[in-house]
Amino acid sequence: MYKEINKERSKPIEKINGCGKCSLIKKCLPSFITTEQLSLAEGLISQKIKVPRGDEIKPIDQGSQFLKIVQTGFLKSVISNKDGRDQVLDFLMPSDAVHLSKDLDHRYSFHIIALEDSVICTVPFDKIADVAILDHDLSSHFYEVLNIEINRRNFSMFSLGSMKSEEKVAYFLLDLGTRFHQNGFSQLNLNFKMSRYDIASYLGLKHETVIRTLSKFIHEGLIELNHRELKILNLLGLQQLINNIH
Amino acid sequence: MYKEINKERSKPIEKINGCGKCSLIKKCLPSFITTEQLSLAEGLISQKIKVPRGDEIKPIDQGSQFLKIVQTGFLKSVISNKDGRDQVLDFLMPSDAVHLSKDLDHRYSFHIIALEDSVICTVPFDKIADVAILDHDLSSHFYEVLNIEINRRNFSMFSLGSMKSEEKVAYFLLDLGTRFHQNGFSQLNLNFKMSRYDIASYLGLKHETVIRTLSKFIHEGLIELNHRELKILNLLGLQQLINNIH
DNA sequence: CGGATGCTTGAGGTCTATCAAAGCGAGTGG
DNA sequence: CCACTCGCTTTGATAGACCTCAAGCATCCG
Repeated sequence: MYKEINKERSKPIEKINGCGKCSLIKKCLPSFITTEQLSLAEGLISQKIKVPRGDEIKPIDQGSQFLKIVQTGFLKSVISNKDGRDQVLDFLMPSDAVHLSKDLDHRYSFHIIALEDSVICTVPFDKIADVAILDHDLSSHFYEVLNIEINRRNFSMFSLGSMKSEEKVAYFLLDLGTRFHQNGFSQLNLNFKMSRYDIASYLGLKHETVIRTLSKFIHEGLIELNHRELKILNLLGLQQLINNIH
Repeated sequence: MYKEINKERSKPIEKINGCGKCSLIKKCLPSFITTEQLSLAEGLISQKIKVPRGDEIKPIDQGSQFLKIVQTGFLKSVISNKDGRDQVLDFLMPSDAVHLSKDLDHRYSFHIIALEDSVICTVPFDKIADVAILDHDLSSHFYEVLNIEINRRNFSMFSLGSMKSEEKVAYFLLDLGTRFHQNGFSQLNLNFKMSRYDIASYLGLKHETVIRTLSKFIHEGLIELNHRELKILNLLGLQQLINNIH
């Protein structure tokens, strides 16, 4: 069972802003957006929720249906069942959609936990529909955000279901690097926010296996690692691990 | 690599219908729908695509963004990469959304293949937006359809990542039974449309392991099985396999 | 009817989990 | 500020689950 999270801490809510002022706009809204559309987006009232490290996002506003997007920070989404097993489903970075399940089986529960101080942007579906009245492109973009979520899961399932441990770890490093890169960070110098346990769960392995595989990569000169700072030394080598085996 | 699919066969397109006439309406549209909303749904122009057994759904209409829902039949969705590995992501039954990935990595490809003659209902997102102008409930329902897709994948990832082979197979049988039941079929008498290979891929196992596990279940009196007809004899027993271990 | 595909079972090997123990680091309280 | 704790990390030894390879049989389809 997941260790106790500090549920007590307050979750201050910032003042309400229009999306047009948000620095994420290039990722969160479509690239082809025009000035007119941008002014529509201004009308998209978004609420920003601060989530301190270790806190969980509560499904408070579940009923009224919000689309939630990570603005800053790093989080993990976890599904757990009553007998104490849990599985990390995803790691969330800025511009990722946050999917809070609504009607889960009562034997399972779903959590989103901040691995560092984070800010979540929430947009009510109602408002999206209002904008959709005036602009179809913008509307289908928000569908697209959900499609990206589905796609990410498809790849995760591919990895979980068909890869061996070495391939999984290599895939994880490369994927994380790509996503960091998309957020303006280095693709090769990765700063882990998550524990080895989290990585193992995400990949469907045990943490010892993850550690042993990383150690193997170090000995083979593929990576450098100390604490939670990882440096990819041989990008091609890692890619070949995934693609060239069998 | 997935065996050759008959890509040549024609995919006749039926005459255009409004959703209000569709027998799936109770599943596909929200349960709280009113007569007024129903008449809006009538205006939702849907195109029905016939997909013969063995055929693949082509991403022909990708660009213009369609929401696709299975009306009748049974299909599988598969992701495969260039070195010949593939992974069954999901099995699709009536009322399930069909997610055709748009921008996949060029090293991967994505297929939806009919395991029996099927009919797919396609609704352009544009039209959904039009209806959304008039009714917010209906609009958020279509978001909800995508959310259900995400949820299904969350559970699959839980199974792929944290279960042992026996649990996976039990989970698969129970889940399939539940979904059959939701479509008006028996929860206990399952008629497999997919091969043992498909099941194995879906669960991240080898087909021999699936067969051995099923054989074990037979010897333990949990199920009866011949060919692709499976009968669940001890529902509780299967449920306990998943929940009570450890 | 014959070939191809799918299903089943066995034997043996490999990979990953399990169990155990020690080192390290961040955070806490004295 | 230091000692202490607790959780995270790492490595080793062992066990067991699942895969791999192989062979025979059943079934489907042209």
